Amino acid sequence: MQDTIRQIVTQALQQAGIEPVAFVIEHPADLAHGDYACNAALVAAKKSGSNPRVLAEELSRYIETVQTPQVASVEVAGPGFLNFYLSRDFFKEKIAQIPHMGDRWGSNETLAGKTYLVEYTDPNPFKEFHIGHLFTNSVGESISRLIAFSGAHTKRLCYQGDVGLHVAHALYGMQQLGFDANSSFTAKDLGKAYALGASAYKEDPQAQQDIRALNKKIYDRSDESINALYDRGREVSLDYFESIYRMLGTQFDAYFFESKTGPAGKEVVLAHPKIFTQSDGAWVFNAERYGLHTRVFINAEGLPTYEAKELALAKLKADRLGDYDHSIIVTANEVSSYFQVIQKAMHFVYPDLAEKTEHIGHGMVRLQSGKMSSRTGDVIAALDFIREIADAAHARIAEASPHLADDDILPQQIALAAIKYSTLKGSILQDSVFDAKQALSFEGASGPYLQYTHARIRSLLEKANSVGIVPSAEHVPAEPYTVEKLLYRFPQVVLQAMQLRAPHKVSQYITDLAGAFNTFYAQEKIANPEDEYAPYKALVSQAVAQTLKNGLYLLGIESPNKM
RNA sequence: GCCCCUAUAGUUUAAUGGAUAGAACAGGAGACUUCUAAGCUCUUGGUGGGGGUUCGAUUCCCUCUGGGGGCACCA
Repeated sequence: MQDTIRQIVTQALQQAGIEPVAFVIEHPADLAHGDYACNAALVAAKKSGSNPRVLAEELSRYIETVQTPQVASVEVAGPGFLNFYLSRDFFKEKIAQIPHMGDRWGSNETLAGKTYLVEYTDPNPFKEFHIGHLFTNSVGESISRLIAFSGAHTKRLCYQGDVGLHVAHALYGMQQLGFDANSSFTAKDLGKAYALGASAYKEDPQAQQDIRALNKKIYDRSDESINALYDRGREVSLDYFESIYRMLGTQFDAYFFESKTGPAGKEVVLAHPKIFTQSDGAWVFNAERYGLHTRVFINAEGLPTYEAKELALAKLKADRLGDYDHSIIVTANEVSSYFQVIQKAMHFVYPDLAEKTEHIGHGMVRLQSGKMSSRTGDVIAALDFIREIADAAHARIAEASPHLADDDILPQQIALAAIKYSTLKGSILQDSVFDAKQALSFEGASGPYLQYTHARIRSLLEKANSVGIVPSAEHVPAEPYTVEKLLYRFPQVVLQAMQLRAPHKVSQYITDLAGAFNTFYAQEKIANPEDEYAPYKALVSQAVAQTLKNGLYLLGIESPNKM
C-alpha cells in the first residue's frame, strides 16, 4: 500500500516538473490526519525555496486524477502535508484477511534466510537472579521474537559466569555458613553466601587473601573438596535459573560458560602481541587512540578478564553455531563503554565477527533508594518479585472473577504480563525506576489491561457464536470503524519495532488498539442477531483479538482466553 | 577531574526537524446498569535555565544546572 502511494506521489512530482526528492510516507499519529501522510511537498519546497502549501496543492491536483481502488481521497493539510484516505473496500479486505493469517498475522520476510543470534539474560551462577536479569530477559526475548517474526532463523543464547571472583566470594561464604557438598542448600542460600563473601572481601584483609586463593583453586581445580562444593553449587544455581527461564517463556538454544571462554580468551590475546600490549604485568588493549578507554584483557596474575572472555565468546559462538549473519548481545548499559573497547579489539582480531556484532545496552533498573547491588545483597530476587505480583493478581481474580480463582497458572500469567509490559512500554534505552505500586496496578496502560481486552473479545465471540452470528465481511457499514483504521497498520509497526530494536512500538500500538476497541465495545452491541452488521462487527473483533494476541506474543506475554 | 548517556504534566512516559507535544496513573466530573467495570466518556495540568541554526526545534549545535553510568588488573 505504501508503495502504491509512493508511486502516485513520484508520478505527481514528475508531472509537476520537480526533481525527485527523498520523501517519507507514514501513518499519521492522529487518525484525523488520514491513513497515510506524505511530506513530499515540504521536502521539495525546502529544496527549491518555494511555498510548501502551494506545491502541495499542485501535487494534489495531479494525484486526484489517478484512480486506484485503495485510495479514496487526498487532501492538503497543515504546512503542506498530503493526507491520503483509504477506501472502505481496502479496510474490509484487510480485516477479512487477519483471522486467516492467525498467529502469522503481522509477520514479514525481511530477514528470511538469515541467521540471527541473540544473547541475553546472562545471570551469574552462585548469585541471585534479580529483577535486573528480568529486565534484560524481557528485552532480549522480545527482540528475539521480533527478529524471528521477520523471518530470520533465530538462536537464543545465554552466557553464564561460572568462574571468577564472584564465585570465590560465594564459595567462601558457603564455607563460613558451614555448607559442604553434601548439605542441602538452595539458590537463596548461595545468594546469602555471596553477599557474605563479598563484604568479607571488602572489609577483612585475611578474607581477601583466602578468597583470592580460593579463586585460583577454582580455576585450576586442584582441591577435591572445593571442586565438589563448586560443582554442587553450580548445579543448584543452574537448575534454579532453568526453572526461571521456563516460567518466563524463554527457551535458549545454546549456553556458554565463562569456564570455557576463559582459556580461549587468554589464548587469543597472547596470539596477538601487536594488538595487545603489556603494561604493569597485564595485557591491555590501548583504546585511547580511538577515543575509548584502555582496558585489561589479561591481569597480572595471568588470568583472563571479562574483556578477553568476551572476545573468545564471539569466536566460540561462530564455532559452535556455524555461520551466522548477525549477532546481538543484550545487556544493561553499565557495560556499554567496555563493549566499545571489546568491539574495537575484535575489529583487529576477528574483523568479520566484529562486523556482525551488535551490542544493545538497555537502561538500568533502579530502586527508589538508588542502585541495586548484589554485592551487598541489596537486590530484589526475580522470583520473590513475580510471586508478590502474582499474589496480588490472585486476589484480584478472586474478587473480580471468582469462578477462575482456582486457576493456578492465571495469576502468574497476569503477573508476568504486568512486569514485561512495564519493562517494554517505553524505550528500552532509558533507565527505569522500579515502582512497586505501579507494578501492582493492573489498570490503564498495562499488560493485564491488554490481556483483559483480549479475553473479553474471546468471550464475546463465544457469545456471538452461540446466537448464530458467523463473522463475515458481507455487510459492512459505510464508514470504517476506528479500530479498522488501526488494525491494518500492525505489520508496519512490527517491522519498524524490529528495525529500531524498539519493542515499545508494539506495546504502544496494541495499547492504542485495545483502547479503540474498548470504545467500540462500549458503543456497539456486537452479539446482536438482529443487527445486519453483527457478522462484520464480530469479524472486526476477531481481528482485534488476533492482533492483540500476536502483539502480546512479541512482548513475551501470554494471552489467556479467560480472566 | 575526564569520557559517555540523560532531563517532557504531581508520577511513569510517547513524539525519522513538521500538523493543536500524544498517552497512562493520580486529581475532578459523568454515563450505562445491555455481550466480562481489570471497561467507557468528559476534564485540570507539561518540553530544566540561557543562547544559536531553521520557514518551522522536545528533536540539531553551544553553554549552565540537575540525574545516571564508566574511568585498567571484578563481572
